[in-house]
Amino acid sequence: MDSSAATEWGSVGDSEIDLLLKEHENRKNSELNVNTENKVQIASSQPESVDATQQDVKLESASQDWGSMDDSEFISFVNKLSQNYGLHQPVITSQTSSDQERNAEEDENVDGDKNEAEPGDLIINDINSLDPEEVDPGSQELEFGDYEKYFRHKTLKQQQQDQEYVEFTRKARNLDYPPIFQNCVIYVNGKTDPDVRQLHKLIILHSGKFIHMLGAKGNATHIIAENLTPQKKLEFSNYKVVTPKWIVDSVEAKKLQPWGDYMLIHNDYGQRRLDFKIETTKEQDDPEISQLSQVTEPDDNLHKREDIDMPDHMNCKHPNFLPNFFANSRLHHLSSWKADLKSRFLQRAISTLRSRGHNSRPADKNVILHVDFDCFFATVSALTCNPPIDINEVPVCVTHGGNTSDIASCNYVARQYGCKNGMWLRSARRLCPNLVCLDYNFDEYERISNIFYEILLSYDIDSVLPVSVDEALVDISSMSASQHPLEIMKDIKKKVYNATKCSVSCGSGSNVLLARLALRRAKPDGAFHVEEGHVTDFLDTIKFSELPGIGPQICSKLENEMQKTVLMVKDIRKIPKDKLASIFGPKTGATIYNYARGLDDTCIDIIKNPEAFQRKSISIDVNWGIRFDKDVEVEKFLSDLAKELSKRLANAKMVGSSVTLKLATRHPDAPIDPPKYLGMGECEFVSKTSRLGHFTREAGALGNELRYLYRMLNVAVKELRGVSISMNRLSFETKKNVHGLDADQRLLPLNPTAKTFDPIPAAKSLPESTPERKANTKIYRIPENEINWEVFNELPTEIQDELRHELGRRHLSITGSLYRSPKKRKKDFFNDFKSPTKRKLVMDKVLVDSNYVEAKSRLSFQKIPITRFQEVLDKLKLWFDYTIRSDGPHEMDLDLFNEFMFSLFEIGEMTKYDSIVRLFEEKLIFSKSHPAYEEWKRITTELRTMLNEVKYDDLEFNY
DNA sequence: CTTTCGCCTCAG
DNA sequence: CATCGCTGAGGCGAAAG
Repeated sequence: MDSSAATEWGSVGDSEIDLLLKEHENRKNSELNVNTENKVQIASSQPESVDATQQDVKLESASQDWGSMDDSEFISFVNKLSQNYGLHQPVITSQTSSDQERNAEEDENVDGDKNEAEPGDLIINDINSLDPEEVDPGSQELEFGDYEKYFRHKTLKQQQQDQEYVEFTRKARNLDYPPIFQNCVIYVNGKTDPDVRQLHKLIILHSGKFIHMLGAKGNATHIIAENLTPQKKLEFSNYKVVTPKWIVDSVEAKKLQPWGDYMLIHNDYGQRRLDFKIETTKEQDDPEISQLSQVTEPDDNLHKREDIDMPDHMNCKHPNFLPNFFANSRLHHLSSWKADLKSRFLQRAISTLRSRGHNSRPADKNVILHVDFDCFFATVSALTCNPPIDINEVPVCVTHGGNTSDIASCNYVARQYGCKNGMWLRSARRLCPNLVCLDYNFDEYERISNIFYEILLSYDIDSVLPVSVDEALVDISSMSASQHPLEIMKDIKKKVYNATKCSVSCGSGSNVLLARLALRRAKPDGAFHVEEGHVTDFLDTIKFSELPGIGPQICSKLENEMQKTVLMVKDIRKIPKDKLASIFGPKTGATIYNYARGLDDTCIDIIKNPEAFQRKSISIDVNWGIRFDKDVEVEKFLSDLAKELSKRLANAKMVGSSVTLKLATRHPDAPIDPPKYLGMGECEFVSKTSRLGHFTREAGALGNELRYLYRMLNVAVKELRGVSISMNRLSFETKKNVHGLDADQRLLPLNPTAKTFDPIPAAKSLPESTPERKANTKIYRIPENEINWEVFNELPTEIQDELRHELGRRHLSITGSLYRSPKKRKKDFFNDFKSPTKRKLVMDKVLVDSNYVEAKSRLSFQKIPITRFQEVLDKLKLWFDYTIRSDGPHEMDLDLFNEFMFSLFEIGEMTKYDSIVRLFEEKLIFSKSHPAYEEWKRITTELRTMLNEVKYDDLEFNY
């Protein structure tokens, strides 16, 4: 799309007629909200229905709070604010033409996401018979939001304009256009060539139906796109997604071309290893469409075409990236196996505790056993080869296979050449040219592991603590009263080998430390017991770095401190306790001090302290394949992560009340492309945590919060190399803690005619939120804007912070910034933000200067500030319970409640809004027989509808 | 003073 | 071709309250 054509609705047809069409098109432009001039102050490019005077009045009254402004008001307000700070340029201006395409595309995406209407609303079959003013359906029923009405109206108007245009053009050109696209309902997504306006024109002139918004699935018959984000690819996987060429060729041939020749999404990707199929473009059941497809479907053609715009390699933009990544990541498998094992053994411990009471055993003489497979992955993979490989002869390793691919595990033959686990394949091949690479076989590892644990449990042991899929700590104190630990270990080794043909090594001692160290001595394929009297002798042979919990960092720190290159445990023993504590802190210091003496009081008995073995966090880390270009892509990715996190929480039957986002960005000195393929390289890390105020695991709410945190962290998109999210402050799901639902809620005697709700104190400064007002906010959202970062950066940081939040909330573009280097930005931003004194000062200034107060802190409900949200929920619960049993809520109460809900909406407290809606939804399920059921259902449905229309993300129930 | 938050470290 | 650098626990120091 070149910039001169950008201002024209279309330039496909004869040039002399274009002049004739110009007036008509200009009108279209303003209605389609297309900015025809660059460098125009946003505030002055208002769509017709908000006139200038009206807006000025609004601006004055709204200056106390921007939550209720529509976007143009907001932008004007911000610019005015910048003047107050002595800045003479606007903060937000219209964009330059070069940015227009990009923003237009982003806006398109946002539109498609957020503005989906109900199925059936968008497509009106007989355009001529419709008069939008009369047809506006159901408006009297919609007290809330009125989004339906708005969308219907908008769609009707657009269809009508299309019709007008077609008639006008046909008349003007005296031409007939073949009805090529009859029965086609077409949606154009993103940037295309020819651009959306030209395609629009071609489609409607040839009897097609063009839709501006993608409704529920099934509405559109075709989607035109050249580039799709991964998320869009998934969303559109049930549509016929074709390139614009399909339109152009069809028009040229005056005949509908087979869509299969132009399809954009192919399904021959991502199935290399596992069955992660991308859904193929499916046939739809609509009779109209199947009729159409009979003509247009040469199925044999589908697989011949090449991918047009799929990323030619797997990275985070690929629709199947996450499942694929997790399916192939060894570290992911290790972590999830460990979590599963831990919870399984915790459950087991709790139930055995119940069934047989606490078992007493000799506490004086402990024997701990540490069992571990020898090069587990390598051994198992070698055994499952066809024919099996003799790992005692052939050097093997398990790896994905590539120069910079990690070696997950290598056998002892390979280790003799110097190969090590974690080494890159390239280095290992240099050491051992004959190295044989084996594939991962995660299923088999799991199977062997199960056998292993079954064997361990078949012994009369005191407790088992899983360390890993192939490794466990076992308390054999009772058994070793009658049997020497070495005999027990030999027996275990034999049993495991017979069952799996894999060798395990065993180490034992009087505590976990000694057992671990003994195991190291036993490897490979051996058993070693540290006798009571030989602890010090044994320890003297151990290096400091070999102690468990002592990694490279701690080791080198102490080496520097002691001016020695290799530290032995006996060297450590000479260091006084407080010196260690001063170097490493009290805890770590004490641990090291004790370890040097062979002391370790780590308890592996789950029963003794089940709390300690409960999960305290659930997280997802992706630090491979992260390469983004746009914030939108990151936000999509965060949504996907939120869904995955939600799934994992559900799996663990847990909910959480605190989310953390951690981002890794390329270190300024590190190369753009790190040595490892799609790796993260050297990175800087930032993280931010958000308290949710209530327990949840709802994917949409988590997604919102994560996107907010993402904006707060304010990193440069292209520098992102890793994304981690984590849910903390976990609790098991119960009816009570999830949404404040309590089935045994007693009915309290309230007077239904009394005002249930006090006026919200903030109500005066929060201008009224009428449905029209909300609709306006939606309609006149102005996509083309750009932040002038020079000016922006001059604003007080507190204002900057709020602005970022607000811009994000409004889905206004904050990309394309003239960003400063991550390091500098981070420093400025956080230093200012973190300092309490400075923050206070800024806030005072703001209060004086602009009368801006943080809406969040002001909002209360029945005099309960929303910060005490649980109490608000309790209050609402009472209100619901009482009124549903009588005549329903009092009108005045409902007004006040609606106002409160709008306020939540306006300050972006979507999580809380959602919690309230769901509280009602869940209560409704048990209230079918109550008199006011229907009324409450209607109220709840409207609340939910409004939420869905704004659709920050899918807020579907995820349980 | 205690609690919370961000960040680091380790293991497999 | 590449490649799948996860994840939970615990500790420390600074800041928040």
